[in-house]
Amino acid sequence: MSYTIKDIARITNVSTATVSRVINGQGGYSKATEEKVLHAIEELGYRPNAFARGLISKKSDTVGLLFPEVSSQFSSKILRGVEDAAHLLDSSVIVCNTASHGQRTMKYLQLLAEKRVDGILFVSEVMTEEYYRKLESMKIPVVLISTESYQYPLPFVKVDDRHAAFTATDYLLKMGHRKIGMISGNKEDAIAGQPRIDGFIQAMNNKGLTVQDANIVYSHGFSFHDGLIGLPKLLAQAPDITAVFAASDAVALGAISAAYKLGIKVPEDLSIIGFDDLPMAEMSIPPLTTVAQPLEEMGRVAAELLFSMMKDGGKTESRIIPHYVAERESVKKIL
Amino acid sequence: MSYTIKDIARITNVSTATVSRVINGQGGYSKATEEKVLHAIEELGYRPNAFARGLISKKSDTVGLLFPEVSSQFSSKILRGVEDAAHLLDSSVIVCNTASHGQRTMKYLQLLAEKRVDGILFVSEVMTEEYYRKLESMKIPVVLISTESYQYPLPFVKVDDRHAAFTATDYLLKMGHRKIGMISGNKEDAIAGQPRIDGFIQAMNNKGLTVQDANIVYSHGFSFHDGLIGLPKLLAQAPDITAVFAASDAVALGAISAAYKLGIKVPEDLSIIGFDDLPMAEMSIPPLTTVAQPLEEMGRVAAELLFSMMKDGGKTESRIIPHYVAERESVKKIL
DNA sequence: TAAATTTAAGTAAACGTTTACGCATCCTAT
DNA sequence: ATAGGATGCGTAAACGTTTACTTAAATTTA
Repeated sequence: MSYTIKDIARITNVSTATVSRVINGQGGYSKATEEKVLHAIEELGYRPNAFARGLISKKSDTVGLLFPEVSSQFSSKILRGVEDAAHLLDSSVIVCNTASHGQRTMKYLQLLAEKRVDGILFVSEVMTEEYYRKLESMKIPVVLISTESYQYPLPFVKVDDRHAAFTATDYLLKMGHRKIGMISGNKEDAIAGQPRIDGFIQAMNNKGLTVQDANIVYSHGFSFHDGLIGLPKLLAQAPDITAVFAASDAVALGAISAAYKLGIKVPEDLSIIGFDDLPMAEMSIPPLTTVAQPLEEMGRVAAELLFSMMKDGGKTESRIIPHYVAERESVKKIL
Repeated sequence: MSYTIKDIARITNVSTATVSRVINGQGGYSKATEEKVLHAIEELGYRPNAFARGLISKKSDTVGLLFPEVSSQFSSKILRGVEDAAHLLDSSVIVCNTASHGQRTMKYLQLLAEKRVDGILFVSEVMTEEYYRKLESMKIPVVLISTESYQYPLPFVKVDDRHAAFTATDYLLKMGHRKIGMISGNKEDAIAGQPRIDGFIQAMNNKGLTVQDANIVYSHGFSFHDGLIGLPKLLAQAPDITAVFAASDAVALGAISAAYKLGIKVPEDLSIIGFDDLPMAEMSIPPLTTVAQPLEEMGRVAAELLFSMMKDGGKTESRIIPHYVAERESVKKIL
């Protein structure tokens, strides 16, 4: 096996207590002893055992990060931010792919509980009572990312979806559009669904425009495919629209592809604005104008919140992260 | 704090040894005792402490996964596969974003060593002597993903880059193209650079065609931007080409965007084939034909290899994962 | 029925740290 | 010269499990 503190103690003729003190820089030893010990550690390549440390300190220097789907651009941006913040504080992150599956999620929570993670970050998932109870029993800080809970008092980090949808729609209005449609994603989604629809309607109303039912199509989710089939449907319902607000970038790209197939030019014939600002937004043709969620920053902020809760033990306030319009070329100004 | 095995023992009037045996299903207790213990565990919501377990078993049920860049579609697909395989074996994965930075990588290895991870997965990075020595001192299995080492005997999981490049080029040839250019990515990259160039040249030669210097442009990396500036450059050098092989999907999408700006239609005027088959490949206009690396599967296979090495202690053989052409619409058949 | 075996448990050491407590030794101030 | 406080360090318990060794009781075997 590898060396232990006892080996170092034996070799340097001091007690394990002293070695421990030197390792942790706690003072209470002479310069000479310090050097002797440090030298031996270097020599043997000794590394403290996190198990033994954790047993005493009750800390793992590890946090758990749960995603419904790890392999999406959305998730990976957040992961990047979390990882970055964690790394700065010498903490590690364990990622879990819940696949939005209750049983699987519970199993992960169980696992994270056994591993005594110091905190948990919960991304884009609805908080069920089962999860919450488990989380509570773990007695560790939790912060929600890109989701929030109305039932349970958990701090969250997200953009204001309704407001951001308002901003997106308002951008279209400012560019002169009046007949605007929306491909809304999943209406049942309490976070990214209804609020974005509300923001859309509010922006329209705000300009004295009413929104017909025909101007919104609801899809199954927020995917490329949803945009692909959503646009033709929208166009059938509301043929005279000049612009569409897509509830996600993936939906927007799907819509652009559909438009292309229909011989509709973006933005000449139809303007499209997305939501998210994923890396793929700038790779499309034309590059997608979209309302940006700073995902990486959200990850970072959430992690920082989590760490501060670990330290102060207490509660934190939630954070609404500012969104903004990433202006590119998929929206045309009209008269 | 939370409950311990001692609490369970006290409550059920048995020894901690018996509780431990019940928890691990090792037998040596009566049905009545088992029920009593299990019931108490359920009642209190007791969960074993992974620190204490690890101290004895010397296992953490955790693996480390190192990426140069976690937030790329490439990485996240691999992560998905790894996570999946790990989950099946009740193991967790700690992700580390090395940013291709030596010092940062070493710090991670240090951290993973202290946490006593059971194995390490190293993605897309060149293995330096420093890393290797550290890895060796940890005495745990390591497998490389999408990279390999000529210097050190580490098992790897990857596609055959040269062969895949051959396949991509050959596909273009089969579609009738003869004047073919390549945007090669970073030539210095020993894995994704020169081998893909070699495969390209080999396929051309195989058909009796020689490759002019002018038919290849070398870029800095494998990014969208590299494709964006690479295509005009290639076209300047070799104006008569009818097809291009891009060394990555990102490069291919960049090239498509550049073509669009130049008023060149894909695939009517110019065919483009990519490399990777990332999710974005099917979202482009036109959908990108590309030679696919099954990244998720690679992650899964690598993790399985790692786990089998943990169990058998021994060496494993490397795996060359089969690639294939994902045929979409960016390549036109010509006469 | 006595011996042998099996079953169901308990005792205590070990894993590798940290830390409360204790004890010399040395210095400083009176 | 001596009380008092630093300074430098050691001893041993504690953290929560697992497991090698025991042991007593129950069961089987001869």
